[in-house]
Amino acid sequence: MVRAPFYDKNGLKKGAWSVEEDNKLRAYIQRFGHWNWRELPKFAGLSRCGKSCRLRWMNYLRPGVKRGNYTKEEERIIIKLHEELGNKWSMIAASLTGRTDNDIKNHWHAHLKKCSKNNPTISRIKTQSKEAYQHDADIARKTETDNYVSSSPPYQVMESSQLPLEKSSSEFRSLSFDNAPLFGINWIAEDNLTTLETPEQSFNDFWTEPFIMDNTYVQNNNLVSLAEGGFSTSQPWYNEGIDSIYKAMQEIKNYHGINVDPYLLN
DNA sequence: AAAGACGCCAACCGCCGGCAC
DNA sequence: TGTGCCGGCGGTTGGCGTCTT
Repeated sequence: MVRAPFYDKNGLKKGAWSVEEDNKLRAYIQRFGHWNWRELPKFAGLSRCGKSCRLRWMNYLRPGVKRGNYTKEEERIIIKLHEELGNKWSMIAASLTGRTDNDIKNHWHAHLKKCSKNNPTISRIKTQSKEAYQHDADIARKTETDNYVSSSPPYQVMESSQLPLEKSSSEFRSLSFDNAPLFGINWIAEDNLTTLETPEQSFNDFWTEPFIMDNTYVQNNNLVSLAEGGFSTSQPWYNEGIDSIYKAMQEIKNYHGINVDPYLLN
């Protein structure tokens, strides 16, 4: 289904992502946010380019991402918006909660494109879409003042269970590298980055348990390293921005009274 | 049962716009 | 104003799974 993993001439890994890589990326972004995609893989302990990390996060690991199982309503919206916008997949995705541009693009080429030419059902959907659009717009206007979600585009397909995720996502996005490791960040319980719970469980815990400092993150009274192997001063990227990490760890130590792994601070 | 064709989708690639300097 | 960096976008590809012959 996906490209076999391989390393390019720069030593960067390409192709399919392993579970271990997913866990490293997820764990890092959950803690520190994506402050700089280009630098992120170095600090997360990944041999990937920043673009690859960003794509993996946005299309697969990001909280609230839905994949497959398109509803008729979603397909109707995609068809309608494609009529209006063309191949503006990101704009179409913005109107469908939890759907990514890549996923919508794939779904269009795999299912809707050909169906829109031949399938009478889709044709019927098309003819209905004008009425439905008007109906949706009316509903959107009606509920616009009720809650923040209704400020989304009129095509929004709502799932109540996702609302907190969406809100949290925007909040989460605002985290910066400078403040994230310090105060008010969620610290997910993790005994081992490579043996995380399922993404769903992980994200549910993450987003529904705000502002919890979980001490299981601290093992043997020491902070575990970010990724397996942790930071090493021998690594060539160590000095690039490591001051920020050093300061952050010092803050953690001072504020929480945690002994930070000397391996990290030496 | 085997082989070729096709479908599907995760991931890559190149380009573009915004921004800082 | 020019240049470089970065994030984001859309087109394309690789390859596994399924279908067809």
